[in-house]
Parts: sequence; structure tokens; C-alpha cells
Amino acid sequence: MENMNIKKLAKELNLSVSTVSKALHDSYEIKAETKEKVLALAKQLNYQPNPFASSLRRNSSKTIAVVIPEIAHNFFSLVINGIESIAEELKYHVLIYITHEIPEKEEQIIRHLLNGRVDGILISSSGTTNNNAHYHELIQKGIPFVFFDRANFDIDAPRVTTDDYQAGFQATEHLIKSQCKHFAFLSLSNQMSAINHRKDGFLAALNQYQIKPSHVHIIEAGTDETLSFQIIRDSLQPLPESMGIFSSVEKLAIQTYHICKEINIRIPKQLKIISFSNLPTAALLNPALSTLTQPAFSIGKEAALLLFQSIKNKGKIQPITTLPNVVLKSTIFIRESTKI
Amino acid sequence: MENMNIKKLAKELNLSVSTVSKALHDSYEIKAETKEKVLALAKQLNYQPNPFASSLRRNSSKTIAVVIPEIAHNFFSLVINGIESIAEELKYHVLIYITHEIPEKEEQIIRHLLNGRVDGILISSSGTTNNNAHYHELIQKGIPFVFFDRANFDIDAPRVTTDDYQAGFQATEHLIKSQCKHFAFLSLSNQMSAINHRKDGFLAALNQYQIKPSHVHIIEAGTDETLSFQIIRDSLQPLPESMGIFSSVEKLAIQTYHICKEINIRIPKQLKIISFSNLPTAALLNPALSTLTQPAFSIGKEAALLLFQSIKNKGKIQPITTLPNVVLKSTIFIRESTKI
DNA sequence: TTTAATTACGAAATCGTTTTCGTACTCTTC
DNA sequence: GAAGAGTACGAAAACGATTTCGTAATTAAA
Repeated sequence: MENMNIKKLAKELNLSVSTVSKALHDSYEIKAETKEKVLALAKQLNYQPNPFASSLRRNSSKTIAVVIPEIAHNFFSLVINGIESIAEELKYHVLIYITHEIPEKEEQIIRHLLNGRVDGILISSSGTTNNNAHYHELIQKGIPFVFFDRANFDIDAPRVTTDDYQAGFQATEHLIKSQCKHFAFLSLSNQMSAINHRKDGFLAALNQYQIKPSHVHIIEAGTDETLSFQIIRDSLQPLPESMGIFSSVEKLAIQTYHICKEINIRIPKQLKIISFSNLPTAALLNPALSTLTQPAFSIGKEAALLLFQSIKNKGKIQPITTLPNVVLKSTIFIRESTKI
Repeated sequence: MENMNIKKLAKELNLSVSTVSKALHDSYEIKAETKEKVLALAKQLNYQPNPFASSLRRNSSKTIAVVIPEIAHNFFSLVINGIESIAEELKYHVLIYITHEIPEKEEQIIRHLLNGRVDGILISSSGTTNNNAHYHELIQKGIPFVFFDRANFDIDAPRVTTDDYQAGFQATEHLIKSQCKHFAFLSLSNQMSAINHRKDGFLAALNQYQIKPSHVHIIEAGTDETLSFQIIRDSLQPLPESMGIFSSVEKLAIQTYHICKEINIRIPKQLKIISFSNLPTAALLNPALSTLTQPAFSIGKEAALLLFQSIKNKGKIQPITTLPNVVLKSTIFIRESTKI
């Protein structure tokens, strides 16, 4: 009585295990009357099939994994929301793994997922571009995966990204037109696709407006909290005249705000700043932060949809088609932090 | 060659399946030399045991579930971080389920977890106090679970909460001493344990300082975004003199900020506000928001530790001990939003 | 009326592990 | 040198579902 299983159910019904199984799966082999009986007793006894037995036999887990650099971050939380909305609909389960921006951790996680625990993986890479082995292993094992936001462009996998180059260009152009003289790009690392595309847009805009290279600064703050704090602070002392900062991620912009408060730099008078961000409080900051906002929820949804498509098509002959590569648009919000 | 399994491994080694399995588990029955050979080939051929076969046989999944009302919320993200830190250490997998504050959804999720898919569950309840059936089913099935933050106090399960009553009292006392005359409590619902404890603290403080009941307002904003916006706005028009708001959750405080901006209420001059919040930008808001900040990461860690303890003790005779009931302290940060 | 097809079910293999037993073989010990 | 203890392994039975294959019983076709 402890736990219901199909064998007990069958005995109770005076049917064979196979008949019960087929009835539960609405097989054409079983007549309606029997199906009803089976379904009725299953419901009454609260029978739920053992997911492991089922997964073992069918070789599918009804589970996907989401591998992200960090979770306490508005962007990724929203993406997860989007992913969950699709997964829930398709009755898939969602495993979460956090790499804490450590490439080795990502590798280790991915390798642990090679054993069939999941039917597919959604990845926002923490990896450096020169470390691809684990992705190749996924491909070799035939485990579908989709990149979102931070993709590895050397790997043949579907990806969902945003118009990072254009957004970077647009943000920088905005800083230029806001009469900045010096320009800084705040970066986490020079190994992340999305961030590099933003930087490329940044540099292209400066180039187009013929900004002197000596007025262009690239600040690689890194992923370590205290270290990046220091790096940013150091690069703002002394403060170049009419500084315009384009922060590639929200976290660094927030740190910059803290630093400006600490060392009395006034935004937007002395320093203007615009940042990629999904902060719900961007408009409430002092001063309100100009942002480039990614459609995070949609990114999650689209990525999940692509993944489930790959999972469904697995094994089937793929039509020779271009790799799915969804590019969504970010929205720019001009606020006080870049006011002239 | 497609997929490695223990049978192929055994054949390759000229050993039996059972010997290989024992060797991989470092059984005393197997001599060192054999173990080495097995381990070596396993590594070389990149053998990873099938998790479903293993789970099926051992009747344990090495997986826990986290059931939360929402994820795009600093508090819950931080909690997940804490949970993950422990789970990762113990090599457990973490499934995420989001209820979107819908009690029926929570029930459905919990019921889906009765089949053994997870070894334990961490729950921040979205449920109303009068709906306990699904928790009882968990208990009956012997699936360990731990409440965090939002507990159901009618259920005999370990919980990790914060000193909500005291914090509520403290926050309200602070508002009183900041010369507020009218007091409002912003609530999501009157069915959530944590929020009710905060309200009790709020009411106790007002009572102790003999605030007239006519000056005390309870605003139940609900969980629907647009609706709560309206409810809060309506309750601020006309604005009572020297209003002091204690917001039980971050989301409602942010909405209040937006509303104040919209209808030109000046904080802290006309309205003071303090809120439970884990916003990393609280100090950067305009004006900086006074907060009660819960140790979210620690909550996640403690809850996970309790859960793993329950999982480990499962089946063993429990010593007659009081129910684990960890209460952590929130920290109050006085900032501009409650300045006199 | 015989044969073929269809319907409705059951027996048993299977998925890949883990674990219980059984058993050769070696080594003590008196 | 016989009995007992220990060592190192293998055969086979689980775990609980799904699926293949076989087969009685019924119906349809010739």
C-alpha cells in the first residue's frame, strides 16, 4: 500500500501489466470500456507512474537544463521566467545550474549532463571562446542545446541573442550627441560574445564620429565584485572631462553609481552613463538611469521554443536549413543619467 | 559505441557487470588492482552511469525541487543562490517550479512531485492557510520538505523564516519616531504567514504608541500588478497628513515610488516609506529607500541544510525533538525615504 | 463453411543499474 | 590435514515502466 505501481494496479483490475500500461497511454489496442476502468482506478488510487522507470525505458527525461552565469540578476531571472512559461506548457521539468561565471564550472556542469539526465540544455555561456570541447561532446552525444544571450559563435548550435552591435552603436551615438568628450566601455571580459558585440558597436560609433583614440577607454572590470569595484574607481580618478560611460551589464553600472556617490562624481553633470539593464528601478534611481533593455522574457521563450524544436526533431533527418539564429531587439530608454 | 554502459564496460574488461559496479562504488569486495583497472577504463571511455537506472534501483533521485511564487524577484533569486551553493556541494540537482502566486498552481506542482521525482522539496508557499491537503500528501508519502520565508504554520514541517514580527515592529517604531501621523501597511494578501507576522508587528507598535485606529490603514494590494498599482494610487489620494508606509514586500514599495513620481508626492517630505527589500539599488534610489533586508542567501542555505538533514534521516527513527524552526534576523537600513 | 482479418489482451524482454546470494579459492589454525 | 575464515568474483533478481510479439476469440470475406 506504501506506493502505488502499475503491477498493483493491474492486479487490482485483474488485468495484465501491459494492458494497464497501454490503457494509460490510450493505445488503440485497448477497448474503451477497459480504458475507462483503468483510468478510473488509477485516479482513485492516485497512481502516478515512476518517472525513472519511464525515463529509463523511453530514454527521455522530460527535463531540460538551464545553465547560467548567475541568477541574482534581473536579466537571467526574467529569462528563466520565459523558459518556465514554455516548459510548463509542455510539461517539462527545469533544472537550474549556476556557473558563477567560472568557465571550468560550466564545463563540469555540461559534462555531468552528458549522461542523459536532460533532453536538452539552454546555455548562456560563461566560457571563453577558446574552450569548446564540452560543447563538441554535447553535439557528439546528440544532446540538443541552444545558446541565449551569451553564445559561442564557433559552435554550430541555435542561438537567441539581441542586436548587441546596433544597441551598442546607438547607445554610444547617444553619448556622443550628449556632448561627452571621453568615452569608456565597461566590460566584464573580452571573451564574451554579447559583450564583445556591444563593444564593437561602441567602437564603430566612436570611429564614425571620429573620436580620438586617446579619448576612448576600455575598462575590463572582470567578474569579481570587489576587484571590479576597485578597477572602476581607479579608472575614474582622475576623472576625464565630460566622461560618457557605456556599461555592458547592469551590475557594473550599479557599481559605478555607488562609486560616484562615494567619491562625489555628479551624474550626469560630470559623468554620463548608459547601461544594458533590466532593472525595474532604473527610472527611480538618482539620477534615473538611461538603459538599453533586452526583452529578457522573450529571449527565454524563444530559446526554449528552439530547444523543444530541436528535441522534437532529434533523430529525424534535418532539412538543410540555416542554423536558427533569432535576434531580438533591445529598447533604449533615455533618462536623466545621460542628460546634457 | 553510441552510448557507454556498464555492460559494455564489463565485457571490455572481461569482468562481470556486478564486479564492475562494485568496483565503481569502491566496494570492499573488490581488490585494489581490479578497481584501478575498472576506474581507468571507465575514465578512458568516459563512462557515466545512467541516472535513471540508478535512481530507479536505489529509489533516490539526487534531486530536490524548489517551489517559489516568482523568480524575477531579488529575494527569491538570492535564496536560490543559497540553495544552489549547498546542493552543488552535495552533488544534488535542483529543479525550479514557479507558482506565480497561484495556490492551485502550487498544489498541482506539489502533486506532480509525489511520484518520487525528487528526494525533497523547498517551498515558499503561495497557498492560503486553509488549503493544506497537498502538504499532507507529501507527509503521507514520506517526502521531506522545508518551508522558507512563507511557511504554513499548520503543517508540521521544518521552516526557515525571519524575525518578521520584530522587524515589523522595529520598522513601524522607526516611522513613528520619524514623526509620521498616519500609517499604512502594504500587503500582498492576508493569507501569507510572513506578511501577517509583519503586519502583527506593525499593529503592535502602533498600539504600544497609542496611535488612533483611524490613523491606521491596511492596504491589501494583491498580487496582480496593474490592480495593485491602482489600489495603492487610490489609497494615496487624497494623501493623509504625514503618511508613513511600511511595505511588506519590495515590489509594492517600487510601485509606490512610481506612483509618487506620477502624482507628485514627495518622499520623504509628504510620505515616508520603509520596505522589506533585497534591492541592490535601494541606496541609489531617489530618494534612497529605507529597508528591512532579509538574509536571503542564508535563508536558502539554512533551508537546504535542513532539507538534506531530513533526507538523510528519512526512514530512521526520529528522536523526539522539537521541529527545526530556524529564525534569522533581518537588518534595518535607515535611508532618506524615512528622513524627518 | 473455411479462411483471413481484426480485436483485445497477456507473456516476456528490455532499459541500465544495484544488490543479494552463492561459490570457488586461498589462507589460517589446531 | 580438516575445519573455518576470509577474499574476490559472478549469476541472477530486483527496480517499474514500455514495447514487442504472440495468440485466443470474434468478425468479415470468399
